[in-house]
Amino acid sequence: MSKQIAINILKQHSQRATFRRIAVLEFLMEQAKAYSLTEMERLLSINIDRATIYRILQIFETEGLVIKMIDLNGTCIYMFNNQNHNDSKKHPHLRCKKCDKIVCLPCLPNEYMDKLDDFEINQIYFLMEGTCKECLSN
Amino acid sequence: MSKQIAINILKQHSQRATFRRIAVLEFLMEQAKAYSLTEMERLLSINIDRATIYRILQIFETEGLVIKMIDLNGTCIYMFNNQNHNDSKKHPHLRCKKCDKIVCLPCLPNEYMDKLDDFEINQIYFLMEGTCKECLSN
DNA sequence: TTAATAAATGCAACAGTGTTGCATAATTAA
DNA sequence: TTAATTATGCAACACTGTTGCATTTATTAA
Repeated sequence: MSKQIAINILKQHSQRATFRRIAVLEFLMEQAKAYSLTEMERLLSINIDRATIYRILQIFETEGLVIKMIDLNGTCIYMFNNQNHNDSKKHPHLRCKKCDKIVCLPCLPNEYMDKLDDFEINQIYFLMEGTCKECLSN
Repeated sequence: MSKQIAINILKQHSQRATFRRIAVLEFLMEQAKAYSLTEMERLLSINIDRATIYRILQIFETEGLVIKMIDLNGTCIYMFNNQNHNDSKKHPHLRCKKCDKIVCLPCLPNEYMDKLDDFEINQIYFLMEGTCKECLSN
């Protein structure tokens, strides 16, 4: 049961397992998609305020539970950071504009890393948006 | 004289060379940096409204004179698209958070392009933010 | 050069997202 | 169960993007 998994994750991170935090975490764990505050407020089946989602996601981001990205409209979107997702090595993402699905791309080759050494990088952000195969065929 | 160059560019693109358009284009041509609407409103030495800059940049983007990106705050930033800048082949950019300087990175390797074929990409957006060598040494 | 036409601009207003303070509700610890 | 702590909802605000409309500016025709 994914609800119990969500509770355990919160406990492991020394965070209170409240009704709303469980709901948000469970929602994001369900699929490899990224959502904005507004989308979550609409899609979550519980009553929850935008400010609450905002603060919950801030905590989740600090704890490394979610990855925050910015879509091409400039809106913040959040994705669950599961074990398969290689967060330690930064990499680009593809996002389907229709179904919100996120696909990870390989890490960057060395010719990039050399250039990056010139910078003191504090944030790397790569996002491509398009339409995925499944959505194209529908 | 860069003002005359700006006028010529506007004429080549069949756009009216108004006082404000010349100023905006000249400003962006001066350096390889990217600015937001608000920054331009502040930094331009002329009186100009945010809405006007907004509409001017819309035209410039359509004409391929500027490249629009989104910084890590979700704010749109605009950079002059000069001849050296290989716009036909999409590539990532590095931006210095202190001096706003933009550095182009190489085009993406084939292993990326293969994955991209699965998507019908309508927008590619890569941006990294950090601090450049010069700013680090100051 | 001037008048008529077309387009650009400023102002004001609004929408959407991010963000915060504060009173209240929920959770935890004693 | 009660006291202390924390989470939440509500309201408000800041900032950016965006648009309508009246006015100014630039272009075209005479």
